[in-house]
Amino acid sequence: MAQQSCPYQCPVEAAFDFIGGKWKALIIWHIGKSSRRYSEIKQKLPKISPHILSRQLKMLEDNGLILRKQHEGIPPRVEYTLTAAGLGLLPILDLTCDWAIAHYPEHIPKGFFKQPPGS
Amino acid sequence: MAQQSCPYQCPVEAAFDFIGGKWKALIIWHIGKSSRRYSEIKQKLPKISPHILSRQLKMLEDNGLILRKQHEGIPPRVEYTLTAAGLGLLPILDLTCDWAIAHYPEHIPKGFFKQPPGS
DNA sequence: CGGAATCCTCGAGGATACTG
DNA sequence: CAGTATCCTCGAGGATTCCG
Repeated sequence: MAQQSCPYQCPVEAAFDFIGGKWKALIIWHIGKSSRRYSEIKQKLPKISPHILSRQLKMLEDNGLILRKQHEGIPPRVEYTLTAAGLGLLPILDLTCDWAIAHYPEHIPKGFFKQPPGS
Repeated sequence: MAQQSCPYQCPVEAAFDFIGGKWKALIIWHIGKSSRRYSEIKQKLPKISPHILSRQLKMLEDNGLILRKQHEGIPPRVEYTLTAAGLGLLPILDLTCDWAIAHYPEHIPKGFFKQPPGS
């Protein structure tokens, strides 16, 4: 058998390896409980480049956080939804959102209103 | 007045800027509700280099997540504790830990037992 | 003991152009 | 529409040495 490849000392370390980085948590958050197309996610994250979004989605898929469903036809149509693991993250991201609002109000964009996760 | 420098579209983005990266969440987690010396944290994180630990602690202090208390004397003695913001993160990290254990049991080190946060 | 100073690696993230 | 293909930047993280 190959190595278990468990370089983590602590579950928190593993978790941040899966959802850390600049975009992954945001993508999970924006998919929420719904189904999102590539271009919908792109619109919500205007600053991400297509290449990076594509790569992040691939990583999330490989790590079992999202599902990619491709509908054949012209034009192409791809839908992303969260897996059970991804859905399990939503309450945590929700709390994280509350935490940031509570402790760093000056870093919250003006006029930001929190929508229930998975709107 | 200088720019507000609020480059975040969403509180989750801000939060991950503060606690993202390879070490910050782990450091918060290991300080917990107690007071930890530099060398205690270093022992819990054997793979971090002194320089990096120092820099991460500085960032956490600058972002208002931890407090640094220096006791003068020889030998030097520095204690780190969490601020209110840092403490507010503990329940979230606790849930994150549970989440990883639930969904990625194969990435959890054998024999890992979760201690109540802030042990 | 708890760092600081210096230098370096490496890969996440990005810009741009192109395509089935 | 939903990506690939190339090439590039830049800074987090690291190794090593030195210090009050």
